[in-house]
Amino acid sequence: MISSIAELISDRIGTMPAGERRAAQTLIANYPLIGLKTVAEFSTASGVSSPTILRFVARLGFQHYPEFQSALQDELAAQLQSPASRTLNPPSPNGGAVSPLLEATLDNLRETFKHLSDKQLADIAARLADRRGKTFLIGGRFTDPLACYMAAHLAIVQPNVFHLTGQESVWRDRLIDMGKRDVLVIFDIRRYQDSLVRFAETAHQRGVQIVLFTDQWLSPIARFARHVIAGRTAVPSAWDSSAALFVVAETLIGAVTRQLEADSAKRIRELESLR
Amino acid sequence: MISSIAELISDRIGTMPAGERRAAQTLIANYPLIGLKTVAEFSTASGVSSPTILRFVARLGFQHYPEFQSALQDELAAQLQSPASRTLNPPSPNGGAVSPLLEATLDNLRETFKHLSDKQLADIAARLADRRGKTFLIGGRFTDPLACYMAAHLAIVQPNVFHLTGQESVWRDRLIDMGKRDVLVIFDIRRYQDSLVRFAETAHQRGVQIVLFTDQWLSPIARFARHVIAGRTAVPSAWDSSAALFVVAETLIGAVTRQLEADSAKRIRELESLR
DNA sequence: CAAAATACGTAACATACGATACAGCGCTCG
DNA sequence: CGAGCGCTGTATCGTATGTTACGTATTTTG
Repeated sequence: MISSIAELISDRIGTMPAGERRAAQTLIANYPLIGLKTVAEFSTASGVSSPTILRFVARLGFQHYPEFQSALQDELAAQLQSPASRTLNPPSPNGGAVSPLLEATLDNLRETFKHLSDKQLADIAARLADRRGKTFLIGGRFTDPLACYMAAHLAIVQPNVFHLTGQESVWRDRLIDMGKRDVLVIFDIRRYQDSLVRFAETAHQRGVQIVLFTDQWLSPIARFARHVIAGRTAVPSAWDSSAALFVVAETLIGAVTRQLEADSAKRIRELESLR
Repeated sequence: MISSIAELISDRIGTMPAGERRAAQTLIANYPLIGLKTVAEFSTASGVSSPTILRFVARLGFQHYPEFQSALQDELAAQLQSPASRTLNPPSPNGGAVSPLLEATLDNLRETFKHLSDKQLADIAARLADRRGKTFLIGGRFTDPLACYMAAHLAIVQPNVFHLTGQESVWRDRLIDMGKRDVLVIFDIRRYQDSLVRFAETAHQRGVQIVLFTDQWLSPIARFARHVIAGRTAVPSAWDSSAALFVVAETLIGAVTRQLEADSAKRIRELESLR
């Protein structure tokens, strides 16, 4: 049963030629407002010609463009009349195969943040924003991209941010640059990597402050860490999910940026002018 | 301060003549959809003539009727973009500073998946699981870690997965290895990178199938993409959030793994023994 | 109560919008 | 490699839509 136009589109998008598919994609991306504008606006937004738009709506089964618009409006009207139906629809209305994973991820996010106090996040953010020391980031096999993501953002708002990458021997040698005022952010989830544990231990001995992102079973690095963020990772999939850790990372990035606002604004302007 | 047109109306409805007041009342009653229809429909619904409708919108301060409609659409767009404000949910029950970002992220996830059909995901997963061709992944400044994350997983369950990294000239030269049977996964959100667009264009010309992860405003690469995944990125932070795209990526990773289950299990055992 | 001013609708007009015919192009298949 | 098909954009056309002028009705004021 197809109830909404959005479903109708995603149902037939596979059978569409390239141009109409582009129209479909822009409509889905800006659903449904682009469809309420004129054919000309819709077409330029999609980067196709107006006849293609008309062929697109014809393929959806509408006789005229206005008829298509009316359908969209009716749908919108139904949505606006009962806002409750929108909020309370998590019981997977589409019942598809992806929903379980989405539901699990949403739960993971909520659970993760429930066990995470504002104060803890504020403390970590303050530590990361402290510009007297350097910040190093590193991750494991699957989590190093998270370290990379975080480093990319932090490096913009403050100096002395380093993502440790490449060969183990290379980043291990960087230990020599680390001291008491420095922060080491480590991402490590199962199966925990020995190399990272050893690295963390040595860093700890040198007085480096360690911020650990790990799963709920806690990497052995937690022994040495000053701050531990335990994210839920269980999802109905062959792999663990790092989504919760990802969102915590984004939260911290936001907090650090806000904290450095005054300085970072100036810094960002400087960076812009360097382009 | 008057922010919405509805407020503007209730502000001035007292100074309006009878006919225009009827127009105002029917608009409020069916807000805002009546205003998006034609003047004729609006007028018959209100029981007045079309010039009265036009005088009504003129009194609200709009030069033309289309201008009035655009304003309504913009308002609707703002509402639909941030479901948090629309739903009457208690503004962060625990009142923490992190909650807004978490709430926004949860909304983004839900919205993103709402516009994503199971079929579309299944199509993409099938394409990625097709082992007759190679799979290349690349991302922009902030999204390359996502490409990296996805590549790390996909490379385990199947051969011929390559994360394009390093210098632009290096990965651009890899175009020579790409053909019709290959898939190129690109992550690109604002501000879209020219280099990626050019890369996508040439790849497209060579017949490479492009799977694009982008934001709701669609990277120009959408022109060349076979499949487009539009994720919500808006959060109350200085940065855009890639969390929605991250979860979609995890979903696809899971789907591909399930699809290749039989083969990948053997492959994973082999990998284990190589350690 | 009368006269003027305001409000409203009918009807004619112009514009801009959707629809269509046609030609060029790329792609597929023999 | 060539012929055929299908997709796409340009240019044109008809029409629905917003707009305006004007006359009538209604209310307001002296």
